[in-house]
Amino acid sequence: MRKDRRRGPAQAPAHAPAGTQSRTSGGGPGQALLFAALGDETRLKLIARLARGQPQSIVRLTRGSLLTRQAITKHLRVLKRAGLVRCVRAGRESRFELDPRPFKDMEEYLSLVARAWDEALARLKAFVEE
Amino acid sequence: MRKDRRRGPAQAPAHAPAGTQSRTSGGGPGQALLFAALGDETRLKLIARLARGQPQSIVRLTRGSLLTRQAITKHLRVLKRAGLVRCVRAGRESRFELDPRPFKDMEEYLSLVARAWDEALARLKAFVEE
DNA sequence: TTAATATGCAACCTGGAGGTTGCCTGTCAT
DNA sequence: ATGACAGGCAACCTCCAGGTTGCATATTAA
Repeated sequence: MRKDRRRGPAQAPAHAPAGTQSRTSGGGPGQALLFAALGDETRLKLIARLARGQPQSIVRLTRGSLLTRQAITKHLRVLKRAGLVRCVRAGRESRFELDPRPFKDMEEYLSLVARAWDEALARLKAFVEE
Repeated sequence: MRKDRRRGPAQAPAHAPAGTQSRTSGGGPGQALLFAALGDETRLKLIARLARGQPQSIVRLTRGSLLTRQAITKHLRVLKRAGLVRCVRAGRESRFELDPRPFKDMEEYLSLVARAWDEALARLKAFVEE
């Protein structure tokens, strides 16, 4: 019978009312992809490993991982599609290296959320006290 | 035939060699859960909405969302299990409010990764130049 | 007391994420 | 030229994240 569901004004905004979406840096839809890419243990370990500096080949990254080379490959692909990682072929092997920029974006995003919260809290407090 | 797979020293560390794991704040395994919780558009929107301050009830959060109340409920549950959100019952409705702490944790984690990268880069550069 | 509201719970469906295996193609070293 | 090594592709499998519907249960307002 579909009792629940939306009941607000017509639908969702759907046309982005200019300024509502608090997009960090053109991010918005992309942010979820970024966070999702980090939402996996294996991928986090890969990131940690790549953060140590030297660009690493796939087999290298596979070593000590319990998983198959192909599994690691897929994870790397996810990281690449999210832009967290770059890849350059060198002869027969393709080396992956980390791209620090999206990390700063995420940092900024998180900071914005936290700040919004703090401000809202302060606003509320002020409103109550006076 | 299983040609690939691990070949490194026995297995993965498996006993945490004390100091290798760069855990931000006891995080390590939990971090993935946190990021995963933010790795979904719907959840990000919920977070954005909750960051505006007032604790909101489920139906309230459902309004204007295209999705069903139960869907939203599940998302909220995910956010709660990740610790990004708290919930308190008030009469017949249960209000959700954001918990800023894990956000700062993630921020710190990201900052660590970025810093590690920068340092590694600097180290490499110094090594090359001199 | 009764109807409307706000949730909770459970069963069910579906697509895609995470893994694996097998096979094929470039590259490097002999 | 011929293996060994590093990767890419594709088919396939399993499981669970997202969603839905239906029904049951508190709480509130009349």
